[in-house]
Amino acid sequence: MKDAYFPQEIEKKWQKIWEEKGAFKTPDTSDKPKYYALSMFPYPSGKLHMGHVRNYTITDVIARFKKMNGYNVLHPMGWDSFGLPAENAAMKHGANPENWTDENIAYMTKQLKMLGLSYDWDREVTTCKPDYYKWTQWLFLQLYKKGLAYKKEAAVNWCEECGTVLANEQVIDGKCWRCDHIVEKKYLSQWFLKITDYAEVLLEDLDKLTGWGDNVKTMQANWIGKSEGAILKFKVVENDLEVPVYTTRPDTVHGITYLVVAPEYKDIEKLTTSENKEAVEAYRANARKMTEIERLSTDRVKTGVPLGTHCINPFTGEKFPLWTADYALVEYGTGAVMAVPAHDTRDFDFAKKYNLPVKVVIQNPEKPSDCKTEAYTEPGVLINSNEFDGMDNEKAKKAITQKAVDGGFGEFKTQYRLRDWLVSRQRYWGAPIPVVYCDKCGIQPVPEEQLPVLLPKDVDFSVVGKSPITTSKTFLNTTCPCCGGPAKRETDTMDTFVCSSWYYLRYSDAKNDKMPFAKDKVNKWLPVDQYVGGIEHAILHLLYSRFFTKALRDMGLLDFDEPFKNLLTQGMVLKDGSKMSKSKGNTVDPDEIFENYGADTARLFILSDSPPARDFDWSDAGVEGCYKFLNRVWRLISSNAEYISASPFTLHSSLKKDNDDMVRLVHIAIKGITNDISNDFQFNTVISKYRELVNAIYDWRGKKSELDDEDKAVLSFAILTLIKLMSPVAVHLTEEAWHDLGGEGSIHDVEWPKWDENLAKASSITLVVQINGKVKDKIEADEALSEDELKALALNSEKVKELTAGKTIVKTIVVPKKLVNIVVK
RNA sequence: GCCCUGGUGGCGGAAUCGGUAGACGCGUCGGACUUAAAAUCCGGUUGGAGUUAAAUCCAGUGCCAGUUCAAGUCUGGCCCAGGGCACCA
Repeated sequence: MKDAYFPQEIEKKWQKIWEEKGAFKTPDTSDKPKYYALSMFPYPSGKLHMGHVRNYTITDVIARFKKMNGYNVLHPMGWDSFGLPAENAAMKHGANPENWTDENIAYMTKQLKMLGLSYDWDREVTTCKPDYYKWTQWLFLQLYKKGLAYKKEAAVNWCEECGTVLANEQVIDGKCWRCDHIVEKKYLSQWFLKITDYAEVLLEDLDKLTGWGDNVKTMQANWIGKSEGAILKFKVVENDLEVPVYTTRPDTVHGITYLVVAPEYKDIEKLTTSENKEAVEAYRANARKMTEIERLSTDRVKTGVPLGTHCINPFTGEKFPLWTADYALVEYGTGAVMAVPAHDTRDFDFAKKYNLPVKVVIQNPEKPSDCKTEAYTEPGVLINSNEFDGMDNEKAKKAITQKAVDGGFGEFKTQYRLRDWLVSRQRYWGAPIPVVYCDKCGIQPVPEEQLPVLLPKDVDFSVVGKSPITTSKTFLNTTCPCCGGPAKRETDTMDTFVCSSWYYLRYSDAKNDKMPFAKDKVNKWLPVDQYVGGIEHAILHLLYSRFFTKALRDMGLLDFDEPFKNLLTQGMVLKDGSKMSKSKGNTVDPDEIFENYGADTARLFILSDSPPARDFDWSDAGVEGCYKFLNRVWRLISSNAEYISASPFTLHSSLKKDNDDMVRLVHIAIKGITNDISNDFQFNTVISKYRELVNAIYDWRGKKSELDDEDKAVLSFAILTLIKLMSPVAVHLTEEAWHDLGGEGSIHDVEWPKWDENLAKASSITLVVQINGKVKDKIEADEALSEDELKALALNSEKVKELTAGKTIVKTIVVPKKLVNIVVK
């Protein structure tokens, strides 16, 4: 074994051998239980960044640990390779998105291999390849047949910078998720997936996801935004129309003093009197001009104009005016709101501004409020509400809605904030939506046997203001599958999030050319046992994937209802306190780390300083420290190589004291490391335990000038166990050491070490002696001592005698094997 | 405004059930080796008091109360930071 550690040499050597041997191929059939470890697949942007390194290292260590513990592990990788950056790069460099993407994939694949990741590359999926997107299209057609994909004209989010529409989930604070450009509303005919059909079950099943963090689950729950209330209908005085409103506060219905409809409300013109027409039109025109951000700003002063018409409150017979105001949103509920200024802060502000009456109908009997200065929104008891007076307001919600139901002017209603998922994009680099338009037959799905609908190659990427795909001369015109007449192809492509909503299923059967995946295989491997990725997908990808899984289950394509059993959302990689980014210039190139220190150092460091879920601050000194540690490990092994035997050996039951202590430390390390990995993947403490064990072996070894047979056996046991324990992290170093010491096969095929519970503790205990709860003494004691003996031992301590002299011992608490607390007065 | 997560030395962070607060590392200070440096090895490093040196004592896990023999850990009430949602009726 070489004296010095040359990571670059070792790493290249073993990567080549593993690849040639197919070391990480996963058989579909095995006696072992399955384990599916998955990282969120990357967008092939060009080069790996440290966030990727962190993500993939975490999953790789999990996969290797599970494999050593007897599982048949599926650990695949692929590419989320459709999307706008490829198209932008093509426009900028005159290249073509496909070549740009292929080159990036090739480079990043090389980097992933340099990191020593244990992927089964035979299962690689690339979403922009026809053998994959054929099935994305096929799944779209199945959704279409089920009525879950539909086209409709709607107010949609438009990003001028990206030249395409966006899903609600892709609008962050009124801006485009990708380019930060302000998002506008446009009326366009677009394709949607009916995720709202699954709103309730997507919400309910969050409870099943015990392996997910509460942060992600609440984010999803908030996004789905369930609320329970009622639809109440109000007759218009001036004509025979009715205005329905959605409310969660039917208990306040007797306090209505006006009613608001959104400026875009469908019947608004019919609800406007001729005298008010001009003012209303002006108000609506102004609302149209405002951006979403302006309109949704909560600190803006509320404005509105009266329509001139009135409604009747069926509960009181009172007549109240109709207004339009932009604080009512057309897309939520019915687009109309009953206003109760006394019990809603927004209505209150509005009523104060326009001098509308405030009528109190809920009161806290202990502290009645007259609602002169602010709305009372707390629970209470009804007043001024006829037969409901004195009723608790929660009870009244039901009772009043029931009265509306009985009277035919209302109903119970559950409302969700979640909207249908807009999936069409006016871009080239995506999976074409497989439909054609025929003048005679209308929208026609492309027959399944004609899939895939291939992306055309004859396109001009330099066009502005329209999708490059529309410049193709070969793509647009086709024949109608129904009548055989001339027809036009859909030129929109699918949101990349459609492609990524099912890729984890494809890994189970990546080469299937008859189906997206075989049912038995997908049922065998799924759900994913451990999914690892960034928190930024808490809503987008994770919600869409859950929806896809449920929809596919309802189509009978698979038999489980949640795709990801356990989810680990890893923190960001920071440098100097902020997220690594090109614009800030605080990035670290993984290639440089591989070159200067090797992949094992990179892997060790990225796991070492913070628990996986927390943000990780990159420091050059930290990398250096990890590199030094691996050198220290290497020296420990190489300088003792001549005494180490990889052949099986037995440790006698009665060892010399120092050898017994050493063996115990090894067992303690096995137990601690195993538990730390099993319990939430606390790799940072795993690594501190590697260091403790290495330090302990050095100490033990440093006290011996010559080694007898027993010493050699203990040394072999300690070193070989260390190598096994470190093998999931320092994958190359441990393989080289294992090989040099004469170990059989690959270190990555050996069994994970087991500990003996009797040995995984020190030979004696340290008895902590407290007086009134404060530590006063520590005594080495035999573990076998009884409670009484421990008590006697503590009371005999010189310190205790001194400190209790002249005082009364009130009582003594003994915690077996640990502690004695003496309470004195 | 509502929801989630977190708050421990100079820094990253440890601390199964309530039972030795600060593991391990970074940084730093001192020492060994060396002509010198690097590398390596050894030791100190929460604050304060104390001592020639020690021993030793006191305080201490965001703040204020509480439960307990015992609280970083449990309960109640706050404060701060990060993230999510938000004129959603």
